[in-house]
Amino acid sequence: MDKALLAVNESTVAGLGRLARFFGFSEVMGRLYGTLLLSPEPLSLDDLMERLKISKGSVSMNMRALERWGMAKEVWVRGERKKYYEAEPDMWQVIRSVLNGRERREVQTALQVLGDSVTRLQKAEAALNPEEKALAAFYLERMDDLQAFFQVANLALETILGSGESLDFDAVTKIEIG
Amino acid sequence: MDKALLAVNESTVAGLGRLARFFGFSEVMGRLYGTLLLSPEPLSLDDLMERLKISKGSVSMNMRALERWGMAKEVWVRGERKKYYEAEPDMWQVIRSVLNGRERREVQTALQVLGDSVTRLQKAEAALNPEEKALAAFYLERMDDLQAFFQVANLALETILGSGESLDFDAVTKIEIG
DNA sequence: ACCTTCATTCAAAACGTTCTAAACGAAGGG
DNA sequence: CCCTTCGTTTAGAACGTTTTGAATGAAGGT
Repeated sequence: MDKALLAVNESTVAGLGRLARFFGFSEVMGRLYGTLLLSPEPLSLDDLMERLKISKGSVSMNMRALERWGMAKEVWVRGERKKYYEAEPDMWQVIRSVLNGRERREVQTALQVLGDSVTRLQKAEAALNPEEKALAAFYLERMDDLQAFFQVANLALETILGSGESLDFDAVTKIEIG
Repeated sequence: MDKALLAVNESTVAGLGRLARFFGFSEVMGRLYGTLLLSPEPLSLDDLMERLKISKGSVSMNMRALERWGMAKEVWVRGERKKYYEAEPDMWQVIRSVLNGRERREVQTALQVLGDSVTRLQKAEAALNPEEKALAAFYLERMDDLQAFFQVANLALETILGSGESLDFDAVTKIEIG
């Protein structure tokens, strides 16, 4: 195959591997995704194993993970009985899927814990000596700050998750803060 | 000390440790940050070592990391010759600092690599056979998608980084996408 | 019904990361 | 000028994570 095509393929796969790490996934997941993204045809486990030079077991497990995160899906190829995969090409779809499955939960539980802490402090206040009261007040300030932070995060998440199919460039140039 | 205060402290420290992991930092960094955030007074390395039950070496290294990320700063306590630290309490300041130091670079290089790939493909196109030409065209589509994605990411980053001192809750309720 | 072809699972190994404890270095006080 | 008190650095240990290779399981074709 042409040298330029190979070079582009390699750097893209490497870059997506890097990006995957960055998002807390394994690098292999990113490389698998990249390989699929740059293939006009769906690829089998054996194809992927050969291209990335990794074991079949690893391909199998990482592809299942990619599937769970909505980054790739199985695809039926007529006449073949192997499993074939293709990448979800819509990046925003991928982002939404990941945010929905991870960040969302994370923010919700954080807000829950913070709310509980505030309640706890307020209930305990009466029984505290002056020094402790001062500390409790200080804690409450910090809890408020943290709550404000997570509420913003929550709002941003909801906004992205609630956005329709195409969150393309033109649409997002209209983001306003303040 | 009061039970409620201890419980709140513990769950907050644990939660921030969790959050730190989530953002790709070590859990200890998050716990150190949380401990400082919930202390009205600056704390010394020995204080932190004792409270978190970790070695002094670990405290030292992790505190330097926190400093580099702008999450904590050294503070002089008159009469003492120990080093004292306090947490940066403005969460948005912390976020900006981290985004500026990591995500920014990441997005820039990604855009750089993608641009190079596009150029490379365009230059090579003439020398390709029909089959390769089709693949090159396919690659160019994918590169465009990826570029669009990273350009949005870049814009979002610039918006956050460019926002003034206080990016508080009221201000951000005005985020609009689309 | 058997044989072949795949995919999945799992235990062991390889790997990277992070902690600790000890050695080292710096700095101030007596 | 030594002694004490801190902080940093580093080599080794402990830990968790990921990969592999082999065993297992499932499913189609003959």
